[in-house]
Amino acid sequence: MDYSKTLNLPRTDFPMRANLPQREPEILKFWEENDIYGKVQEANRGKPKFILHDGPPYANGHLHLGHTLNKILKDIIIKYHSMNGYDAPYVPGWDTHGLPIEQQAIKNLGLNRHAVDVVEFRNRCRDYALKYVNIQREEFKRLGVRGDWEHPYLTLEPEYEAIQIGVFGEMAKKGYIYKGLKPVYWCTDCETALAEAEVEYGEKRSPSIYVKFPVADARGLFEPRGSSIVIWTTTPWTLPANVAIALHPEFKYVLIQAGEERLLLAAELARPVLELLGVRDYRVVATFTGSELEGITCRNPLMDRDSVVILGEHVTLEQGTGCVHTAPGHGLEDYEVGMRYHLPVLSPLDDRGRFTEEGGQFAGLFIDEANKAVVKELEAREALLHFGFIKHQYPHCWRCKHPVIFRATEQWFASIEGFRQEALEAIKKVKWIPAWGEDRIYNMVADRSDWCISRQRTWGVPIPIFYCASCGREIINDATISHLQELFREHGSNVWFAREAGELVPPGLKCPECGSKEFRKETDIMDVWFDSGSSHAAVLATRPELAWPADLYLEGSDQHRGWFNSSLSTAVATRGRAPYRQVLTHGFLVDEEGRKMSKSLGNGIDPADVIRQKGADVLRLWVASADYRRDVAASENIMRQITEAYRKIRNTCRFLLANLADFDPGKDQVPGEEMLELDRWAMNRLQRLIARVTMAYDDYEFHVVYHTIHNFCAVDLSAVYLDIIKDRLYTWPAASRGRRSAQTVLYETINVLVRLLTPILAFTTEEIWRYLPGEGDRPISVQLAGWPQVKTEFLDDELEEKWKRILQVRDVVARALERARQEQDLGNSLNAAVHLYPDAGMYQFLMPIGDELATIMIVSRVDLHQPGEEAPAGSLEEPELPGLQVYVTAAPGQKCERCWMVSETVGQDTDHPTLCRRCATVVKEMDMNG
RNA sequence: GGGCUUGUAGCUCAGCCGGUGAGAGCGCACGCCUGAUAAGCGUGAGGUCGGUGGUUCGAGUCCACCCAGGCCCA
Repeated sequence: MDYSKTLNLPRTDFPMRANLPQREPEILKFWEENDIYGKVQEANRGKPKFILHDGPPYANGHLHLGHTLNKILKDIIIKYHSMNGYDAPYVPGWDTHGLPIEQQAIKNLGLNRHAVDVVEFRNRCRDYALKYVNIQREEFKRLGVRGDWEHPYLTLEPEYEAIQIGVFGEMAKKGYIYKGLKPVYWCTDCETALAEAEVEYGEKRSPSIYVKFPVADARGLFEPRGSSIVIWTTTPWTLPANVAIALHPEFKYVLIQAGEERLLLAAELARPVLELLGVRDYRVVATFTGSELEGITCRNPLMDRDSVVILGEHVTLEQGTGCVHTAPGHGLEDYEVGMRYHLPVLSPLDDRGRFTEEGGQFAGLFIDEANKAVVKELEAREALLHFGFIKHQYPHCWRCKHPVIFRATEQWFASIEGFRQEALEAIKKVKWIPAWGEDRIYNMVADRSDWCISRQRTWGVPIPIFYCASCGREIINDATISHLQELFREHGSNVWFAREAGELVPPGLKCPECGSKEFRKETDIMDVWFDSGSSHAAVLATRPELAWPADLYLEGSDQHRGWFNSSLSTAVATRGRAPYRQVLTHGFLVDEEGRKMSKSLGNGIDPADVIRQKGADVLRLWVASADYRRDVAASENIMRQITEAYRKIRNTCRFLLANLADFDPGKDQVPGEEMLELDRWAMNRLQRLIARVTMAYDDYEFHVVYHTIHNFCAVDLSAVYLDIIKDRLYTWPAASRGRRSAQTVLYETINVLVRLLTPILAFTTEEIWRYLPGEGDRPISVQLAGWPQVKTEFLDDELEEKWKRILQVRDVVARALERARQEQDLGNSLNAAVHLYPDAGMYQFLMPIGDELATIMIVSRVDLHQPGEEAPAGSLEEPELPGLQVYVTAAPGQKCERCWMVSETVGQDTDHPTLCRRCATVVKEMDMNG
């Protein structure tokens, strides 16, 4: 007879092979067709809100692994909260304006943007952005990210733009918006401002001159007459705009006596410079630190103007004299340092790079001409110490390839100074995770200069300011803003470009200065950081399902400078507080060596490849497995390891399902007090799992979730509990109390696991959900299931301790069995009898366990000897568990054909001569029951 | 160069306020099983806790410096 037919073997259709690349799209379709996002929102209506506000990715290109990390983390948080008591809507967004899209549109059009109609060009930009919104939307969905994908927020939407200019208007009203001068890259050939991304560095031959700035007032440190500070520059034409000389506060500077005159320059550079200048006889007459020299004034050798000595950390000793010619109108660093000293920003050039009247004697000259004229004039005034040429890297226009210049232009600024203290206070009220994020953004806000928000560009939200056509007065007020908001809502910001100023101003507008009714409009657009920085107002404050402020922002740590910062600025300026309660940051992607992912290193991982080969759930498990607060490593190897872990979890779940094939939870569940002790131990472990995992989710520590669950599956379940109860599940009568007791645990366990895993393994848990035993009164999706609660009645410290010790004994036995296998060809542990030689204490501990010991050790027999009995030679004793010696022999008797245990009772039953007594009884019962 | 930050076994992570010989899981090696089977079980080998110096009776855990990374600036 084939007794295996009398066993209750595992049975399930739940596939062992996940085949995620095929299965996931089907599940995706199920979610969409059944509007699971909508159903979850519906189900959670009225619960406390948990608002995670999505930082908008830039709508350009396909997703990379960084997007994947970010969006999956958000999805895990959203799904956890929506299962555990919150209404957690998720409205994804996109950043859709800005230069990169503009550049792509130009490229696609193959056109000069100045040659196309502005509105037409902007439409092309919009089309391009929307194309990538759609592409990325599908890619995000494929990751299993749940959200309101049909109604995302886009920074190009009319409603968004209308609110954004409202934010701008609000800030203007408070006096935070002002117009100032700032140097920008400028191409004199194209007559346009260039963004940083539009300049290319290439070699250029430039004049190299050393120039004396005669000291006017040495603040008593030395005799000014006959003394000069020596500067070096490669752009002579910027000297007319010089207003300062920058020294490094900590460098040593020397005053050199050379003949009649004295020259001041950095000590370390004195020798090479003087050699170059051909000065042979000299001596150092005084030494100063840079900071001692602050405030000394020189004369600009070309213009009737002082040049003051200032300090700057940007000064280096790599080239020049350590005394840096500073023209805030012609250099970014000069500008920054100039701001600190409130220096004037001079830039006496027109759009074509020709000196204006402000340029005095150089008026009318182009830059190259001015270079020569300046050198000549310096020579004439005996201020030129040396003249030569050098080749160096210099920025060039990406389109026309001409060298570009820095030119101060009129720009719009948001005054950070105006609300800096408020912003700093607001930062302190936010919970930053990790905590160091607070220092990071605090220092940035404390140090940052005013925010230049204007761009000389086309694809963006216009700066909504009018100018009086006759007196030039700037006009922005509640009336103009609300009128424009209406127009923007109706037509989008294109209206600004499509219409003349007169058609954009509110009816009856008059210049408050001169009463004129003729206007011009501003042509600059806003920095895209102002777009996304307004999202709290445009999205959180407008959508009924959301709330202001958000509970959480979650982005990479680069956004301390970016979105967290711009959002903070607009929110503090308009509402006096941060738009978020908590800010969580993740690190960046690196390879196994910790190096950043880059094309040149060739160490990148494409999420599309992982999805195609292994499935999105593997990607999701990878995200969960990493401590994302630091940099996150990804590699083929790591993905392979994650796949292994996935398989372990999947197979464990499969085994649970397979042993519940005949279990009806409505009828077969066994109450806790009637369970076997081992089963109560398993329930106890399960409750601890719930507690630990839930706490980890609350703390956003998903790697703890991952490790805890994986360990639970691998150790508590697979290696211990499930292995031990197989005999009971397979060989005991199907409906026996003992078997039902175990099945109750399995049922509880799979129900807990599937829920605990849902935020992470979105697809797999949905699949498991369909295989769960019981009637179909379940929600259609596991995402609608509630979070498992700890059943405190199963928490049992005593049991926990007791079994910890039992399992230690089990470990020692396993080692003894292993040794026996090696030495005696033992084979299956069921062939063994284990002899335990305990001391008195251990005997007291083990004795009550009785026959269960053999079950626990998965051997056919355990003989517990009396304390004091001497263990045979060769017994195993482990130092970690004193008081116990273990000896292994072959189990006496015959192998039962049914349960494979070796027993002396095999053969006693005449009807079933190949069975042990226990199995014979079971089989007879089955016969009786038909 | 500046602000912030990371560095524990091949991989992912634990190691609380400094205190017996540094842990887990996976992977790997070897073995068992063939009634979770493209599964399951067991045993074992792997770490100068980035480096150096210091504080301390005692440091992976505190301090200094250095090295190698990362983000943001310059």
